[in-house]
Amino acid sequence: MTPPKTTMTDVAAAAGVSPMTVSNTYKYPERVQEQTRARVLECAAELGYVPNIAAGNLAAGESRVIGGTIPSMRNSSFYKYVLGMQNCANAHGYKLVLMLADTIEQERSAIEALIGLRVAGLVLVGTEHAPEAMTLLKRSGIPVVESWTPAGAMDLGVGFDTAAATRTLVRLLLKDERRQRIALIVHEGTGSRRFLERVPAFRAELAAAGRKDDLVHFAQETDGFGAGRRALDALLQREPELDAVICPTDIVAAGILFECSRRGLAVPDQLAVAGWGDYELAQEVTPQLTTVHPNASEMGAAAIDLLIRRGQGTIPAGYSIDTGFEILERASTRERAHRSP
Amino acid sequence: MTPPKTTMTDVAAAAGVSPMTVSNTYKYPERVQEQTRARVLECAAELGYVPNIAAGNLAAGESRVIGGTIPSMRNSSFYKYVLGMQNCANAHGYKLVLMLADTIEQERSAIEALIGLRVAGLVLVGTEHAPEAMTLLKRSGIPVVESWTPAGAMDLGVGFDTAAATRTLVRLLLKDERRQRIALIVHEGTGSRRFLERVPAFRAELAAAGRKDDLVHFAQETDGFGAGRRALDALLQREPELDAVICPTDIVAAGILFECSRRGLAVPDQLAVAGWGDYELAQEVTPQLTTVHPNASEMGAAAIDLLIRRGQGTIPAGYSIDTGFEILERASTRERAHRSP
DNA sequence: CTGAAAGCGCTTACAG
DNA sequence: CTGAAAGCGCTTACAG
Repeated sequence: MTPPKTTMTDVAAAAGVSPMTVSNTYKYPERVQEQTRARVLECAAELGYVPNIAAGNLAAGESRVIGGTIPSMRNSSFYKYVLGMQNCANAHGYKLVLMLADTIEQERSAIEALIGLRVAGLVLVGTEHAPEAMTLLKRSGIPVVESWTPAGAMDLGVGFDTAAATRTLVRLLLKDERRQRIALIVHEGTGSRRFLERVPAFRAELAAAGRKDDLVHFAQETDGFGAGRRALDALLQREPELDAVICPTDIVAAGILFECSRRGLAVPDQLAVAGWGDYELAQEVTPQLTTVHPNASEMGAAAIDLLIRRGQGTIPAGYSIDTGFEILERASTRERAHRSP
Repeated sequence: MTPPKTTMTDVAAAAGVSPMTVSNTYKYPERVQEQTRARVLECAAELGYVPNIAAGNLAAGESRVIGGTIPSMRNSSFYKYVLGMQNCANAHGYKLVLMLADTIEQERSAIEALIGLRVAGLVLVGTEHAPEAMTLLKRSGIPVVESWTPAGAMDLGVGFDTAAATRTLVRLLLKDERRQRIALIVHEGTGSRRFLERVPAFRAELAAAGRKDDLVHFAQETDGFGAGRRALDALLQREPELDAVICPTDIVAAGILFECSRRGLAVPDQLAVAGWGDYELAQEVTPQLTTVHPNASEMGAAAIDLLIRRGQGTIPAGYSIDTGFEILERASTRERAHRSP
């Protein structure tokens, strides 16, 4: 049943050299004679030999595999981020293995598995983790970078200033004198810490402008169009005069857009809607969504870069990178073209 | 710089037992005395010990890690599938590690890395792979299941009958006498084999009904709203009388819906639009999309299940499972409620 | 119930 | 440029 896994010794025998030479052929090609190398490679190909990375890591005491956790694949929010990670990792000769972590507990389990695999480093999303996971992480000494979070990383960090993005969004809305009652929707509950950071920024900016800052809606749901629908409903009940809303994601914003069209609420005339994340969807809905572009690809690349340099000792713990953001102003929050007569 | 990784020997020393006993504590708890076990676990926790899975696999000659490749995270199409895989894997004491494979070459690289990691099995999407990857796969003897494909798997397979789904969709459209010019959109190019399977089924069903079957559009783009927009454009130029279209994904279908609303084309009155994949988006757009529900979660679970049972020798190579599909008929293809007067 | 011995597939120094 | 020796952290039989 168990198939004959070709080993380095098999290749060595076939090529008439010692295992060492086979090893060198892969790791230090320059150390072995052109001819010998060619013969080894040929035999390896013929036997379908794939070096046992795990065994190699064990012997060498190092690894070229980086582990990452993704909170969810429910939408495309992490698509470019993961691509950025993978491209950067590959460019440096590393492999990226991913584990899904839809809940804090799943993340703990993923972290444990990845540590068990002795990856070279770990990229996590956010700063909210199971306490046992934090302990393990610290004890293991494995470099870890936390992404999508502007501050508070345990080791390395990469992200953008979500508070600043929130403030910019509020100011953008305040430029339009029609926006008197502005709401903020965030998620609440485990795993939503990185959303909650937006709340104080939202309140501060409104307070600074002398506006009421009481319209914060804490959604129980993590994401989804339905969350938008229900949040809008709840907000309108609290405040029928609601005229602007900042959403936790573009999906939620799109859900609100869809619901507005069902209710006959005009966007942006009666209600301005801002999204978050610059999903592909954002420029496809009507009206197109104003949103926060997170430079996700750069963030992913920066995370891997940090990790690798940290592994080389080039970078101290506590280091973090701000990959910035951009506010994309589109029709869903557009000011009136011509002022009222 | 390199942190002190706690090893089994360290734990053994701390607990005053031999490494063997520590090993047994984890793998065969019943073999070690309650008291001893407790002490070992305590010391392990205190030292932040995480067993080196890689070393364990090497020694035991087996692995509890399953590898999977995902063609893309660009949209949510694989969300439930991956969840299904992960849940099933965890339920059986296995871990699932994922690698992104946006292209055939990336998939080859991922497969090589996963084989290098000596995973217990591999789950791939589709039957289209780099030839070198196929060779490696066969040589390695690692069980592999190919998913999202009804047939043609190299080892194990899981999927549903896409040809049958296509035919059902065509028949559904043909029930409505307004649908005279029906089009099919598919992707073309590397990695799109599983889309192309729909073409002959589409043609056959139309031919059987005595209809013209000339409206197949081969999109160069893999996915995305824009692909829908452009495909619609191209199709309308070829056939101004176009009155129904079957899309490769719900995203493409939504793109067409959005474009229709821009052009003032009424759906479903002037154009029926069918999607594929039952994404969350499908029931959020207006009108709601008729689509193919792929039982993705079941498919993912079945894939893992097959793999594990195959590893146990319970299942022969060549075995495959049909996880079925369901056609969800919604407003985007709805027949007229009351026939014309 | 507990442990000393050998080995998984590879790599690191170190000789030739 | 090539190779014999020791060891990475664990597990498998096998004794006690």
